Amino acid sequence: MNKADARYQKSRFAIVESSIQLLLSNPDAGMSEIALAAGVGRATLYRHFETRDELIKELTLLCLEETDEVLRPLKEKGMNGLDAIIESIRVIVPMADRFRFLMSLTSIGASDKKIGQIYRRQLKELIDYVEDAKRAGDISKSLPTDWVVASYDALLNAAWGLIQYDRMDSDQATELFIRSFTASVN
Amino acid sequence: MNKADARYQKSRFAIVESSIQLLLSNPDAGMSEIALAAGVGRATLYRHFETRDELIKELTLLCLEETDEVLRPLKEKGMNGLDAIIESIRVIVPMADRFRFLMSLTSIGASDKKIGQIYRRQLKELIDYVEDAKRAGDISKSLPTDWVVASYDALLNAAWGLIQYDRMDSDQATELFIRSFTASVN
DNA sequence: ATTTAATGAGACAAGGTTGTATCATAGATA
DNA sequence: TATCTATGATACAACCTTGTCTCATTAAAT
Repeated sequence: MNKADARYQKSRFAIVESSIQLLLSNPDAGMSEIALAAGVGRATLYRHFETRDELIKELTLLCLEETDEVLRPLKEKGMNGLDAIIESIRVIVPMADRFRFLMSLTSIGASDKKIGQIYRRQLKELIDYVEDAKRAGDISKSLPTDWVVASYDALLNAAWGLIQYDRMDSDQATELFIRSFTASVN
Repeated sequence: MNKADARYQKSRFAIVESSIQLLLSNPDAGMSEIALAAGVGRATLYRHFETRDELIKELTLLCLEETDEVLRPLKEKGMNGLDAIIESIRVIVPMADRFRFLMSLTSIGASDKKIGQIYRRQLKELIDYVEDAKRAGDISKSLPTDWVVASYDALLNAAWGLIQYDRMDSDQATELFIRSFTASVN
C-alpha cells in the first residue's frame, strides 16, 4: 500500500468523500453500502480502513481537523468575543454539506482519546469566546454560558439542515444565523 | 392477550416507558437490550410488538399523540401567533425526558402513513402560528418562515439536551428558550 | 515494454440480531 | 379454590454484517 500511488489516492479520496455524505444521511450504512457509494470494491475499503469503527474514527478526526483549519486564521488574527463567534459562523456554515455528521455522533468523546481531546479543546475555545463577549457586554451576563453554547450548536445544526434540504443557500443561512444568534444573546 | 389483564398492562407500560428512554440514548438498541431494560422477557416483548419496526412506529405514534394532547388546551382557547408559540414552548419543554427521540428519527415521514400525516399537521400548525405572528408584527416579516420554524426546533432540541444532561431544570430551560426565541425573531 | 502493486470479485467463517415456537410456571381472574 | 393466561426461559432457523483470504486483472511506475 503505497500512499503515493495514484490508484491509492483516488480510492482513498472517493471513500472519504462519499462516506461522509452517505453516513450523514444514513448513519447505519454498512461497509457494503459505503463501498458501493464510493465506487470501490468492499475489499479495497477494508484495505484502506481496517474496520468500520476505524473508518468512522478517521472521518471524525479529519472533520475536526478541517474545522481547526478554517478557524485558524481567526485565531491567528487574535479575534475574540462576539467578533470571533460571528467569524466562526461565517467559516463553519459553508462546511455544512460535509461535516454535519460530526454532530450526529452520540458518543463523540468516548470513541477515541485523541478525538475527545480535540473536541473538548474546540468546545473550550467557544466557551472562552462566549465568556469574553459577556465581559465585553456583547452577550448578556444573565445568560448561562451553557445555554449560549447550546444555542450556537442548535442554530448551526438548523442552518445546516436547511442548506442540506435546499431550502436556502449557504450565504443566506449564514446571515440568518448571525442575525438570530446576536439578537438572542443580548 | 387480554388488554384488561393486570399483567399485560404492567408489561406494556414497562416496555413503552423504558423503550423511549433507552432508544433515546441508544437508537441502535436491539430487542434483547430493550427487553432487559424493560425487565421483561424477550418473548414477551415480541408478544406486545410484532417486530422492532412496529415497536418504534407505535412509540412514535404515542409521542405524537401525547404532543397533541398537551397542545390541545392551547388550541381550544383559540390562541394564535406568538402567544400560541410561547405557550407551546411551556408545555412541550417539560416533555423533554420522554420525547426527544421523536426528533432523532431521520425518516420520520417515510416510516408510516399515519405518522407522516400527524407530523405534517403539527408542522403546519406551527407554520400557521409563525405566519400569524408575522402579520401581527411579533415576528419580523424579513425572516423566512422556514428559518423561524427551524430555529424553534433547534432551540427546543438544545433545551432538551441541557435538561437531559442535568445542566439545568425544565423551568429554567423554558424561560431561556422563550427569551432567546422571542429575541431572535423580531 | 516490463515490472510492480492496487484493485474487484467472490468465497468463507464467525458473530450477532431477528422473529418463531415450545413448555413449564406464576400470577390474575372468576 | 380452580381455571385461565400472560409470562420467562430456552432452543432454533434465517438472515445480515463483519472481517479475512485468494486470485485474476488492470493500471501505474520505471
